[in-house]
Amino acid sequence: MSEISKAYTPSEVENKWYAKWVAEGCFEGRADASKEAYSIVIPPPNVTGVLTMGHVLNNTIQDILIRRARQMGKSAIWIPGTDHAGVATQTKVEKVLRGEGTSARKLGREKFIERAKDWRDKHGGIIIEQLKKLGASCDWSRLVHTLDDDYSEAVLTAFVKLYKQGYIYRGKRMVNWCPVNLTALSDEEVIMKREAGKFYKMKYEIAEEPGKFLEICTTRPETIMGDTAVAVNPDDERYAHLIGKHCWRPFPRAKIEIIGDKYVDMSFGTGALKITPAHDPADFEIGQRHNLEIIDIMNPDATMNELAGVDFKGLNRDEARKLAVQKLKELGLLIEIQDYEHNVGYSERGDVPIEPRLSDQWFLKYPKIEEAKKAVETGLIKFWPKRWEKTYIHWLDNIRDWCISRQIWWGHRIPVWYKKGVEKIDLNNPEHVYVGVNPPKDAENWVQDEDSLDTWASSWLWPFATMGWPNEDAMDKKSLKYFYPTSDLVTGPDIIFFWVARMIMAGLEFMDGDDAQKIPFKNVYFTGIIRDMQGRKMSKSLGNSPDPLEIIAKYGADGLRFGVMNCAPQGQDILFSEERVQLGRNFCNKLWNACRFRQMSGELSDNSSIEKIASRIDVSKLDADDLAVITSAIETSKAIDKDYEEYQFNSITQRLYSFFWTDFCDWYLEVSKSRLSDESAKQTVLAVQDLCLRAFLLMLHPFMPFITEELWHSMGFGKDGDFIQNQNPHFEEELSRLGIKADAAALNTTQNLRDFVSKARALKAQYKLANKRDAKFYAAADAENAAAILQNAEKLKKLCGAASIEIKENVSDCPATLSALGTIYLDLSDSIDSEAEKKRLGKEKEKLQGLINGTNARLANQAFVSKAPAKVIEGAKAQLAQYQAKLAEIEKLLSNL
RNA sequence: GGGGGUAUAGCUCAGCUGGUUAGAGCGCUUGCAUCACACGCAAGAUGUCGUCGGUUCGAAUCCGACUACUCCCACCA
Repeated sequence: MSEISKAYTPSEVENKWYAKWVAEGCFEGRADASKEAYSIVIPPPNVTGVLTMGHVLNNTIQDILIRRARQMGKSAIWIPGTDHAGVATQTKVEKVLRGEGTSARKLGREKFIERAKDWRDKHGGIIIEQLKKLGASCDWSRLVHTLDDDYSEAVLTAFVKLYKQGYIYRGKRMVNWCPVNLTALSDEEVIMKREAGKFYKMKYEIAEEPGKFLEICTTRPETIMGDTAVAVNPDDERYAHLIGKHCWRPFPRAKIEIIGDKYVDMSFGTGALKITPAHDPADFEIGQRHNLEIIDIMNPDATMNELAGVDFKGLNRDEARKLAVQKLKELGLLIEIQDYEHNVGYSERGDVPIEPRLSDQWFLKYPKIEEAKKAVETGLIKFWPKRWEKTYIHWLDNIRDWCISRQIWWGHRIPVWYKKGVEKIDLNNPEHVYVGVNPPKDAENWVQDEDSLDTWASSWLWPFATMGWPNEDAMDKKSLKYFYPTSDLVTGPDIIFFWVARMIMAGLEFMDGDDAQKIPFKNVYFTGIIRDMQGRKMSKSLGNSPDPLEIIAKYGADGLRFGVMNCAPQGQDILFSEERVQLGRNFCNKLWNACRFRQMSGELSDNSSIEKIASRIDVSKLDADDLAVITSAIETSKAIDKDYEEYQFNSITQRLYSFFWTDFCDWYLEVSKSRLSDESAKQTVLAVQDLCLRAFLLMLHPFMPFITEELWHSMGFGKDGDFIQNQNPHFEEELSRLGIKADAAALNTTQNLRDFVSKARALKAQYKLANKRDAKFYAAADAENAAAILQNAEKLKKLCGAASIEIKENVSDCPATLSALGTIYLDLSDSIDSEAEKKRLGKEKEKLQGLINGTNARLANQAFVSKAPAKVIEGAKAQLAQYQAKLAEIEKLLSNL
């Protein structure tokens, strides 16, 4: 056992224990049939990312759950890993290459991937080290990366299986195209932004009726060059006669048909819609219905191509829009421009408006949609908070095929090969197409598809691909049967579609057994989003995103963890500031000093078990305060059990805080001070302190793993070579067996003593005597209360700063106050300020009178008396009697003045 | 357009299934270097519980409407 320094310095302690935990294999999960399995897979962070406050919240919760599971005797594993973050990483590496005056294209695919791997290996893995700083107790021996060979095998296997079953197909479709990253995106990767734009009203001349015009509205005049029709609603009396006729597209000047289509909303705009099948999803569909020509006027980077005409060629979308408007003006075709707010889809990564684009892509028709809905609806998978179920179901109800191909190189290359030399590839002809996890045997005769898979099309397999799937040996070695399905998933609701829903479908599709065995997890805890104190999302550009590592350096990981958890109610966004962490840091310090105080109060004896500690207790020496603090610890333990079941983490921190700070330190340790000088009680008191500290360290451990481990050992609770993480946090049963039980009466007595002390101190403060250590008090109390006062006289005197507390009736000329143990009088040698005293007591009297009136009114209310439960009525009556007694006392005091 | 969420002390939030005087942390006021802790101790001040209705003997709590902020989903050009 070591000397404890005055202020807690986290960094040494944290580094020391983390290294030890890892060295001793504390975090390694092993299949153990005699134990209940508990498993979590980490939401894999971007391999080249750095730790954000979001990660801190997320991973602290996971660490709390996994540590608690270990304490509860489960065989627990937390599987860590990272994902390759296709588009994000590709973009970063390309930027580096540009700096070197080269490009991905110039390097070619092979060399580019080499460079990307180098870059990943150099900059990757930082976040893993940062998670360790936070205390994350992942099984690092099982670190997984989505581009690992065996993980890649899982990804390709899934692709092949789905392809063979017809879930995956290739097709030319309208997709979301990112003109910056030059790749297709899924619908989920498009962020809709409200944007102030313009609504342009223009007119096209009707070819068959020269001089007559059709008015059309658009937000995108730069697509005029791709128009191949104008549509009106066939029921629209204004325009029905025009259907089948033509109008003049102004540039490049051409005759285009006026068609009728029910899609057109007669009440919107002018009721006439220009149709650009190549650049708008709705227009594309209309085009399909009417066999319209498709004119793609843009290059992949969304600049105009030659089909847009010589004036436009090479212009970007903004420039093209300006030019188009100018041309309309010159031609006298522009009627007006209105301000218009509308939604524009942005590329998540590129942060530019996406361009609807027709291209050949791979799509996945989701498997097991109905089963995925059912799993959540029937409670096989539980969402916390429950309300996210609605969002989940709604998405599944409206699900559309997933565009899984990306035109980038960093990722899993699509495992499809096309026969060389075939002029027109028929996707249904096995002579033309090969799909397999491994390349075809005569690879030289085939050419592999250039695209790679969406990163989410690899991470949706995470819960089982991290456990060896699809390789039987690996699955055995990694104990998939034992650890799958995982127990809890902790993630942000922002990836409920990207990840959570898809994992559920993947589990149901690829795993064996009944649905309860196939689902990837049993509970999903959705965290809130961490924001700054103004409620803004944390972002690099705002500079409002604190660096968790700096915070850890300043306050310690335990402080950060506690601070974050303390302000993270279930499912609510979190407004974070450093002050939160100060609370946690201060709490560490308080705990540290309480243990220090314990060590200074007396030699530590054998603390190695509850039984050993309890054996030092002389039951006859236990007083109300001892029993009360033990009772409070037991109640706290029971309450947090329930909180864990409901994932109420902030409630747990609040209970722990209030038990330790208020009940244990502010009261029990203070009370102990006077009893420690009583040799006959000393050993008992110290043993009770040890019991409480032991229980508290155990309860706190999942939230503050480092300091609790340190103190667990320095207080002698643990032996060398064992760890607090394996100690059961429950102590009430064993205590009960040893004859120490929760005691409600003791709790009540202590409440009264606390009230007495607080009131006595207030009385002193009123007379500016807060520092007087030898005040004289009198107490007027009934027999029972008088006995309590006398019994606890020593500690009351110490805590009140009193030389004496005498039981005395009918005291006059003394300022007085009411307490739970009767009236307290402060003996003033100086004459008292009777005016001030009258005023003070008068105020109190008024308050009491108000309460009495209120209670009287209630009791006089026939409806109340006849309808309220008897218990409530009795309570009100007892309350009234108390108020009245107090009032009488006050009146007596007033008349004595 | 559809669906969530939030509104309680100066600030950030607890307050679950309705029942004594609505709580915590920070901040504020006053006092304190008392031998665990000033990252501390003690005593205090501060609330039309968003607005309006309803249910009830009784509402911060349940129901409805409204207002404000906020998030998600949705191809009206």
